[in-house]
Amino acid sequence: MSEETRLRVLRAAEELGYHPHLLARNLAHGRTRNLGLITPISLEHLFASAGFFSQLIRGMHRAALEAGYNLSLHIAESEEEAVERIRDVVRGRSVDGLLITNPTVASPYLRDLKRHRIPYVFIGHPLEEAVYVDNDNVEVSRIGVQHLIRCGHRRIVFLNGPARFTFCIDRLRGYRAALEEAGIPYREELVWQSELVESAAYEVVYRLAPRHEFTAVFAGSDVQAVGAIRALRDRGLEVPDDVAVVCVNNTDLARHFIPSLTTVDLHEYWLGYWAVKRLLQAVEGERTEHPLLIPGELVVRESCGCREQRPGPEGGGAAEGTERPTERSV
Amino acid sequence: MSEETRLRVLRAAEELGYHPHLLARNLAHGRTRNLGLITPISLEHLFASAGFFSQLIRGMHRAALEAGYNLSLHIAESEEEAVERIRDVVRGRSVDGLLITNPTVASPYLRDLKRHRIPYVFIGHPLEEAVYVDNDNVEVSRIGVQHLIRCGHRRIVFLNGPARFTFCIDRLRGYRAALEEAGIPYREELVWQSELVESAAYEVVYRLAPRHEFTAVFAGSDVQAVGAIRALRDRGLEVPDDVAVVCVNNTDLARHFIPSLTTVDLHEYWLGYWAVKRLLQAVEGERTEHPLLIPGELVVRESCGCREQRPGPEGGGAAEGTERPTERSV
DNA sequence: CTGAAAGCGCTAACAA
DNA sequence: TTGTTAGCGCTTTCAG
Repeated sequence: MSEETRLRVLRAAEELGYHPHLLARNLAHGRTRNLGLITPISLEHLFASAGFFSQLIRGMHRAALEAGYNLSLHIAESEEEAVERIRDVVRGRSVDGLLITNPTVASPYLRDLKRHRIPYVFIGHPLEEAVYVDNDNVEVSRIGVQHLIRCGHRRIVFLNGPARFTFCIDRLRGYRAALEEAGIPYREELVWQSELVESAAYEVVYRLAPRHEFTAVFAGSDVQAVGAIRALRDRGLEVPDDVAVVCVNNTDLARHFIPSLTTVDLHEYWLGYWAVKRLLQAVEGERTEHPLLIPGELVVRESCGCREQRPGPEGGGAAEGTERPTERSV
Repeated sequence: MSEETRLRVLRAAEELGYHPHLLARNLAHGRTRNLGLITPISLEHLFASAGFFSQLIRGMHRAALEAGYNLSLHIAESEEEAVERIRDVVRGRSVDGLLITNPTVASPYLRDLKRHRIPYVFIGHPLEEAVYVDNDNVEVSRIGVQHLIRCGHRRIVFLNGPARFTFCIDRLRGYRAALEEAGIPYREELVWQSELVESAAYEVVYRLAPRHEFTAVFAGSDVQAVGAIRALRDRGLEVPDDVAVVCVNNTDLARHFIPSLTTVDLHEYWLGYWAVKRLLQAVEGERTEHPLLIPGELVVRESCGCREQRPGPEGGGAAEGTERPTERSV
């Protein structure tokens, strides 16, 4: 066919206002060009931070768009509901692949998933073998703890989340690794644990703080850090003067809290982006290799005490660590 | 057809593992059972708060699910991109209706929308006439300012957002209404304006605070409140002792900041829920009347100074105003 | 290279 | 009631 006729046809189509009907095309092709996102946990608790979700979804959407796919939302408030959502969606064949966040030890949907041989990828890693993309959580806490060690701390409390989350298990490994590298003995009594809400963190720290000697706290999330800081204060310990604090999750709260929090940014955008890329690999045999583990990045602010404090917005030197480098290539 | 045969058929279908193919069904029906969400602004700035989005989307998803619809995401980082997203989606006929957030004065997609006569509803209200669901923003600021007045304040600064957002225009009306009701004269010099980020709020307040007399600030968002509080502090004014602060947006930041912030909760969940309900009205002629304006709700914490402070998590009396009443009926 | 026809899996309209 | 058939709007295959 000549180039000229091609263009003439295209122009005619344009004039007549013709546009292909995607549903019909997809039916003929036997695919939907839809990717489903399943969240088997209430969104507020999704990775312990509301902001996490919007970034994650943004990255996912970008990758999907690049490949001409749509992202459809299937929010469940529990794993049981997730089982239903997944069942509906695979039965109706309304998606070509599934993205599933927050896998747990239980992951009751895994059976259905394997039986129906629909492509899927987890965000976070389950215990059972499965395709996943995750933060490099070992690295994440290693980075945070290393920073505290460089600031001169040797007695560092780790305020971790519950061990039922696989990422908390990984984080503990990173904590130990950092200590070991610095030749600091690991002390079990300095590893504390709380649920991922402020009040729980407050209580644990308020109770345990007087019983131990320590000069720094590494907290598993921003809200836990805030709970810890409040508890320390109520025990007469100021942050960062008496105790240094570093945490995970670079959120609005971390940025704006007083003192502003030194955090490890999780780069949720890229977590979502690569999760979709990887799913697409399975869906249409894309051949490129994609990262599985997204590195974290330290953002130094006031709570670790290694930066001089100046007055101004964000309590000091707004320039650095203010902009989220969420879209930098990893 | 007898009930018995009906059941036998159903059982047979079950045994053979038959499930209807949604794509085919929808093609035959000439509809998609898909609702598209368009966000013509970067998600971080969506209504000036990251948490806003997850709640909004959760409400939307719930309403869609109840009606057997899917929610598909179309994130744009600008209005120009939104135009593209919308064009693609209506041309491919891949959604039955559209939800569009953050309409502005420009709203360049309105033309296409009207031409293609696809059902749509805005979240927030544009200037041009259009179907929308919105927060009752006049009420929202009236509630906040009223609270300050009840606390005994009469010289109340309003730190508003930019007037290019329609909600900021509404908020100003509520501010004036509250003053008027209390017989307090309106003073233009007490209405300040900043972009919806902390640094901008800081600068405005730092600059204007020494030039005026006031005992309270009503801020248009949580981050603006934080910027204001920091600026006041750098001017030697403590919150809530010297200046009381109330703001809009009941976020993690508002909850956990020190002092914790008295806010007006926007009930984003219901905003999303009713937006979808209303869209479905247009899509399939549902007949019930749905609310158009979602009321806000005051959550009293420390920053307004009318509550005694106690030590503990969240800086005092965690019980009240801690749980988000997001799913209460409106 | 072009045109006709079959089929994707369902719905709806029409005979039987 | 039941069975048959013609679409829905596209892709793909197979003759012409």
